[in-house]
Amino acid sequence: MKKTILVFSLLIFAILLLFQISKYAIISGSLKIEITIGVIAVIFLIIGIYINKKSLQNSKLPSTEINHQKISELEITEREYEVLKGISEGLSNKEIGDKLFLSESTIKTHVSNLLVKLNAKRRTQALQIAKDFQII
Amino acid sequence: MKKTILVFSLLIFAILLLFQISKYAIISGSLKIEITIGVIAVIFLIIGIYINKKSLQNSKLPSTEINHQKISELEITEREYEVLKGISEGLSNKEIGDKLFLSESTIKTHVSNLLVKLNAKRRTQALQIAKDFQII
DNA sequence: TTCGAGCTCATACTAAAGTACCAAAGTGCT
DNA sequence: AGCACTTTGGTACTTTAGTATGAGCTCGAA
Repeated sequence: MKKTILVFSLLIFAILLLFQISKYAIISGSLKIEITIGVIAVIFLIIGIYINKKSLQNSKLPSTEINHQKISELEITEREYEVLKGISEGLSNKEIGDKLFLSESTIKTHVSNLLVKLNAKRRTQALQIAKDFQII
Repeated sequence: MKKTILVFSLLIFAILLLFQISKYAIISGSLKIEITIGVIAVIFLIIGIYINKKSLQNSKLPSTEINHQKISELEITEREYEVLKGISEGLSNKEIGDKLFLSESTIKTHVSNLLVKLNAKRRTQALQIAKDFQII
């Protein structure tokens, strides 16, 4: 907060200085009005963009992209990934099996392999880790 | 894209018009230089903020805010919410108990109540629902 | 064709998770 | 004090999750 006040104080000072310089430069005829206005316009355009960027920086977006490279890095196969998505939807093994037309046994196998690859003890932990890796 | 070109064309036209008006107004002495520059500055500050906001709007952030109102709406108590956070961290009931200095039985009670309140059958489904409600 | 990887499924088991009760203690309100 | 609600914890039970192991199948690379 102290920093913000300091920055704004300096900004206002700089603007006032700019006004005075441009005013006397125009009166003495050494500077065209068009150029002065153009410079002012560009400066404030940049200030506007800067202020807005700063204010939006706090609510930083967590990059919703899926990290496909990480998936192959972890050697997670196609089927395993399907199962992982099922888990993230809150489905039981049985339900995932029904969805993918597989037996519950097969899902259990895939889940077990997933847990090893994600270094997790439970499916909920697998979800948390997968989110960290931006896999889901 | 066509819209962008149109908007920028109109913008440039408006700016040129502004320059001419201000130029002749100053020469005819009916307008002070300070005021002109001030107006230009404010206009471009707003334009800068506007441009930046538009450019960041595409990568819209999914509002990472927690919906506290929804939590009380669902009548989720303080303790239950603590347990929910534990679940979202991928912890087992035992681990949540250790963390909150409670017995596993107590955690089970809280989890059961949570599942009813969130209308979920499993803890993973509870997570998915809680995420939908922006509770976690 | 032999090999490895991936996918499928099964059995048998252990470990968690979840349900349905009950009950005591604390808290806040009237 | 009495009431409603939360929090805590227990027992007994069912269901789901997860492990270990084995086995058959397909497909592409060596």
